[in-house]
Amino acid sequence: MGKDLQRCDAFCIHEDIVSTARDNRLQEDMVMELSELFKVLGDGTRINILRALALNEMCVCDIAALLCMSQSAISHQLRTLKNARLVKYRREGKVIYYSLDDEHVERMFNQGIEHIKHR
Amino acid sequence: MGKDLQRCDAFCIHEDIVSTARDNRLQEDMVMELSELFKVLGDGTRINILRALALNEMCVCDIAALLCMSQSAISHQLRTLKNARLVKYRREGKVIYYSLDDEHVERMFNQGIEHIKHR
DNA sequence: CCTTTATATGATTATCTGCTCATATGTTCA
DNA sequence: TGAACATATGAGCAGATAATCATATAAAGG
Repeated sequence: MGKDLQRCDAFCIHEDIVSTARDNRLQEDMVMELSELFKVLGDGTRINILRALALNEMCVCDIAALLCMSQSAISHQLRTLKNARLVKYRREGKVIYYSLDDEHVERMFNQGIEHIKHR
Repeated sequence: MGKDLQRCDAFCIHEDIVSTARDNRLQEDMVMELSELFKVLGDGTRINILRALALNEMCVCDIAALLCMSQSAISHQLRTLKNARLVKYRREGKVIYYSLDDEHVERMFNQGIEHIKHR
């Protein structure tokens, strides 16, 4: 209770299972935020960026050079990562250095790699 | 060495940083698989399904009833989850029961939730 | 067999995403 | 100030994605 998750009249076989599942659903906004987070991680370019930043802070043009991509493309992706609070930055003159903003990213990567190897 | 990651002639500022980042890049197919995995997790419907299956195995129409969605939509999503080896199934007569196929999913969820709360 | 029930699948469509291109912003230095 | 440089941003487009709808498969029971 407390969560105002709507019921619906669809047919189901196991009332009890559905009922306990309903009582244990994540709050909708948490589901939203989780899916947003994983969506951000679900892109090869952003994975490469995060992996690189896990080693060293880097400026935009270095990342572009590393990944053989345009400055603009990298900048757009960094904004996405910044909005998801996965990276932070500091300015030093003309150059802006990006780095990881979170200790959980690497753990999620490792879990992901474990999952892949497990198959 | 060993990895045939192409170089490119783009300008960069810090040769050494780029060089070490290049030496430590994930293999391309690992990046692909990782991004595929996170992409699958990056959808609210699939998150809800996985969360529900973390409690009990469930049949398709129960999941549809729980999430107030069409049987077809759930079935499509379950195929996606199955292809990513995140769920498995067993048949019992006409009914097909789905369950989690992996112990890493819940850990990734927890890391994700930690990240969100951390902000 | 034929019907019913549970699930899967293919085609379609509206929305979202990630890049490119052009341009804007902001900093340094002459 | 103005040129050069590093980065950010907006518009636009091609490809991906998640739902719907109609239909197919597959098991159970009469």
